[in-house]
Amino acid sequence: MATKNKTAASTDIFDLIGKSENIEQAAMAMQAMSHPLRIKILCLLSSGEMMVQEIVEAVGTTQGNVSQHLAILKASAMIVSRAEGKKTYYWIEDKRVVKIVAMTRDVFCSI
Amino acid sequence: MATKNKTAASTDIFDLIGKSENIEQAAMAMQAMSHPLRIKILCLLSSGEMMVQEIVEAVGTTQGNVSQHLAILKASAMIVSRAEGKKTYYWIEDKRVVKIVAMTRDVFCSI
DNA sequence: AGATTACATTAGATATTTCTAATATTAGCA
DNA sequence: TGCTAATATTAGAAATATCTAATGTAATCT
Repeated sequence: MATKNKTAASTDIFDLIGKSENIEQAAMAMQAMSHPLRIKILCLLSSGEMMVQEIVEAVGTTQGNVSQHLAILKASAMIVSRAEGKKTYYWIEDKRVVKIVAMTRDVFCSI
Repeated sequence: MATKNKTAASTDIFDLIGKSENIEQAAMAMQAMSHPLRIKILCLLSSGEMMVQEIVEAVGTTQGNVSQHLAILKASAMIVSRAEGKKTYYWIEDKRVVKIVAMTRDVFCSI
């Protein structure tokens, strides 16, 4: 095993090893982000809150399907929501979520 | 749509929207990281290269299963490998992969 | 050559995810 | 109150992912 080498940027990655709860939670978060439609929704919400109908129009699928994906993102604390009359607004509270998506894109997208 | 606001840290998240290829690639990368065993492997490899048998001992599953997960990580360019006689060493080339995992843990792991 | 070690691959069973299509709920309006 | 709009939920089919257990392959050793 190599020596530890803590950076200021984030909690040490080594802390994850052996803590199965953390491993599980990290995997679940990744899983929540691992669908094209959900990535698309996160990209849309990176510029601010949106109501469901706006998201439906932007992503091009059914309302029911969008609601399902929003529920998955919300269940993993990726997004939050607020009801206003008949409408529901969704947004990203923690902007680090946007950063994770952006970094992933930087590393893995060639074009 | 809001105004663009480029940061120095990473390519603009807005560039993702509308580029379905990028969306797909980002989702595939997330998917590759979305399994507890694969997160564990990435954590192990964050301290340097390891051969398969070492990984098998560290994660506690069968050799065949580890090879399957290594193949998934490799197929998504998350890790690379080098054969040396009978042994195969795996490692993370791009340390940003480690950063993505660490950030995800920071944001979504409570304990 | 034959045996062993290290790893990769495969097939099939099981579990999970996703979509579709329909229905439920709730708020506001006529 | 009855109707419509906005969203959520559900059930079941189809697709995908995962594990197990077995087998394949290639390098090394005796």
